[in-house]
Amino acid sequence: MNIVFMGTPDFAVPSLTALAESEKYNVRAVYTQPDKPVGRKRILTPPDVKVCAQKYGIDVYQPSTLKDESVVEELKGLEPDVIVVIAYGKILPKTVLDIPKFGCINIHGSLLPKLRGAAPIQRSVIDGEEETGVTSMLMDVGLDTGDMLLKNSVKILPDETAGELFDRLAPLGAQTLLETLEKIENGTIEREKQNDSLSTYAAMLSKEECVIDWNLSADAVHNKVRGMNPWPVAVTMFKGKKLKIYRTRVCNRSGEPSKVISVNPPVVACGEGSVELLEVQLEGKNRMNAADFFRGQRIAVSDSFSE
RNA sequence: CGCGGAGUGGAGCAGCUUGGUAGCUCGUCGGGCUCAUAACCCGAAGGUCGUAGGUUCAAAUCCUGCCUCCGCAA
Repeated sequence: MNIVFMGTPDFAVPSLTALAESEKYNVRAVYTQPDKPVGRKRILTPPDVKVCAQKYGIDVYQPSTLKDESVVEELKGLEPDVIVVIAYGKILPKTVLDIPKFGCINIHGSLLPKLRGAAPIQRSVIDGEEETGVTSMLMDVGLDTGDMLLKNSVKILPDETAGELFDRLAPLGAQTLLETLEKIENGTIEREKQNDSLSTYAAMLSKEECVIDWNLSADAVHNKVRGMNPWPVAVTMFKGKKLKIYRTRVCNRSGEPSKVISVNPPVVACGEGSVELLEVQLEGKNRMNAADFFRGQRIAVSDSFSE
């Protein structure tokens, strides 16, 4: 079975690895985003999927758009039976969707039709969901609106971060992909239309959203902190500087929102309940234990994290 | 040359402006108190102040180069 793989970040790597190591599938090519300058030094960095593809000696294509006729022709020339798309980061035009015999299969990080869009995993955590999963679907021109094929669900743990959930869903995505391809090949796959009225949208995370509103409940604050970890990370203000908050734990003591109600352990009051700070990072400083941060900054009870 | 912060015993910080004895909160080790403790009391160990030069009678502190870490922006 000829496969063309399209994906970009680490989330797609386990799936590509699974295909590359399988005897049954011939990965003709990998499409991924162009290398991008990363970090302060603007070092040109290849996407994780590219690194993985090169390890297996698979040809890598990095077109800036799939709309060019030459790109479409090139794809046709690879004669894919199926195109597998995982977090590629580009819209596939109809001309591309129509190329493979079995269509384009997408692995999405939610239980569709819930959380269509760019950040389903983070949103599931921020929303305080207790369950999520991955869905394979047959892509159409809409945004994650294609017919569903297979689903696998997982429980979201109470203190799990989006990053940790990512790490569990990525292999599950690979497994779901293999199951889906298997069923496509032997003709036992079943399609299920999405119920649009039940759909929700998982918008990309924005900078403004990172700021913690201490008037919200402890649960809401905690969910935001873990949903924003490892990126873009929830923040609050401390003495005019930005303080990133990586990890928290819900406590039931309460007090005036945004104020410190305990120094050891470090606990900040929310609108309802409070959260213990576990790991933080002040602007210009390294990441550290919240207890160390409190000690070094000489933070006292009733100090505030609002400005 | 994008803007900015920071490197001080094991951890987090102060000291630097105005050079002159290495400080604070913890941790560690020993001892004490206690039914007990992450609590309290007493004592101890542990630092060529990122690095290389320079200025000076004298540099953590002033000047210059370099290395490393981090926030913003992309």
